[in-house]
Amino acid sequence: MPDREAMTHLKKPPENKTETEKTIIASAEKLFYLRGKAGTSMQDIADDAGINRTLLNYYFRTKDQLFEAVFRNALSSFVPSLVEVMRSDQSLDAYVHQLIETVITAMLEKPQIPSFVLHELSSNPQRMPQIMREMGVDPGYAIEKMHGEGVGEVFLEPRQLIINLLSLCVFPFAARPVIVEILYGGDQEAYVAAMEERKILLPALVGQFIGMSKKQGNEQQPPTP
Amino acid sequence: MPDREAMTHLKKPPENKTETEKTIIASAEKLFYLRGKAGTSMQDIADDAGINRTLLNYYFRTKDQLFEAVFRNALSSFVPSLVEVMRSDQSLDAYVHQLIETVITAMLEKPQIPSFVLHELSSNPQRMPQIMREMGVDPGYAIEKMHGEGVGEVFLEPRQLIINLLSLCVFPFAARPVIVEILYGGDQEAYVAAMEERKILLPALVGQFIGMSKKQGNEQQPPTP
DNA sequence: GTCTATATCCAGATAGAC
DNA sequence: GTCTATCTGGATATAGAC
Repeated sequence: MPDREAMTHLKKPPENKTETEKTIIASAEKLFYLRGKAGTSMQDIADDAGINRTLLNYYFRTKDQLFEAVFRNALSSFVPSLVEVMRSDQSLDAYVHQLIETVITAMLEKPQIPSFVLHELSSNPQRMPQIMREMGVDPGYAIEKMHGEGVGEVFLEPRQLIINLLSLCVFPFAARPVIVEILYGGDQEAYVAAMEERKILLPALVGQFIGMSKKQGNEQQPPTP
Repeated sequence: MPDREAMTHLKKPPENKTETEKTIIASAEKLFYLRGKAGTSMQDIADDAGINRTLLNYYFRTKDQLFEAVFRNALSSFVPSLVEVMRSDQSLDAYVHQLIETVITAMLEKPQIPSFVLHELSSNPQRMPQIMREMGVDPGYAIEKMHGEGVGEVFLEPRQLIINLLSLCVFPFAARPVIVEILYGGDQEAYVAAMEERKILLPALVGQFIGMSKKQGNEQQPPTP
């Protein structure tokens, strides 16, 4: 039984994965995303991957460790790019624009991630702080950047602005099955097209309610009276 | 073994529930909301309710039926009021305003419902159409009402408008643990206050990006100067 | 209605042969 | 690395006594 404990770290040193290992991860992702950790058995995953169940234990020792690998992987598929956007010192307009683009693009590739992550974090909120620290998320920076941006005549508190941004970007994916069914009559393609459209739609909306970045001293562009 | 099959219907004829039954439902809700159906065992529920495990089977026969009761109950705690708002023939402004108020108020009472419902529906999307029909949800009506509302220079497609509305109202609750932790440093009260604030914040925002109801020709009502 | 006892099954995990 | 066989625990569910 080889020593695989070294893989528990976040940094993936070389890409040491065997084919079997990748097959397992792929099936595990698919099923965990869909039914959650508790709703998926090791047998389910093995069957889906077409391999023997004990191989999962051979490669990942326990279900917990396999899940952890998938979960971390899910987060790292979009958190790092988010962090990068947050750290860049562009104007608020550019920032918002790029954040929307980044998030929607990431979600379109793996649309099941939002509801998966939200569910697993809701059942396990105490894990959040540590994970965020590991991923290098620093909300303070984004909050500072947005401090006191105007919204029409009112002023939008920075955290409310962030909540709005994330809501508009992420929720349509978290609620994908509902939206596809109710609003698009089950037409997946129409749904995807609508999400694509939001990449250009949202910056316009958000731009409107942050009052077109007064702070940056751009040309005043009032929300069309 | 008494005949309890009659309770499987949606209409709750009289309130026939015994005390034990209500205790069970309360614990089941708490745990299902938190950890989902697959993540909760009958034993967990019995322990939380402080009663014998076999009583759950006596009252609800199977875990599936107990879950179904909780799930339907969760939906009916906010869907009917939503349907009512949707069916009323008020102006678009009033409609939006009331929808926001209704949804946020409902969510504040049971903040775990969004992530619970989203997760259970994501694992079981094929159940959606039937449920929606049973609940009397008719998206066509809302879409029609919003047809082609202007958004500044652009025009906002009705479904996009609905998506935005729901995103802004529901997502902050679906992502509650994340938001509480990251944006409010774990301070639950601050979070709740922020959600309350959104009841008056959102109508202003949304009002702005639907161009203040051109169609209804109401008196212009700027968002509190 | 509520309990004890029990039946059945499946999950996760490991040992050991190949 | 991959398989078979096996252990252990926990889960749902029911029978039957009180």
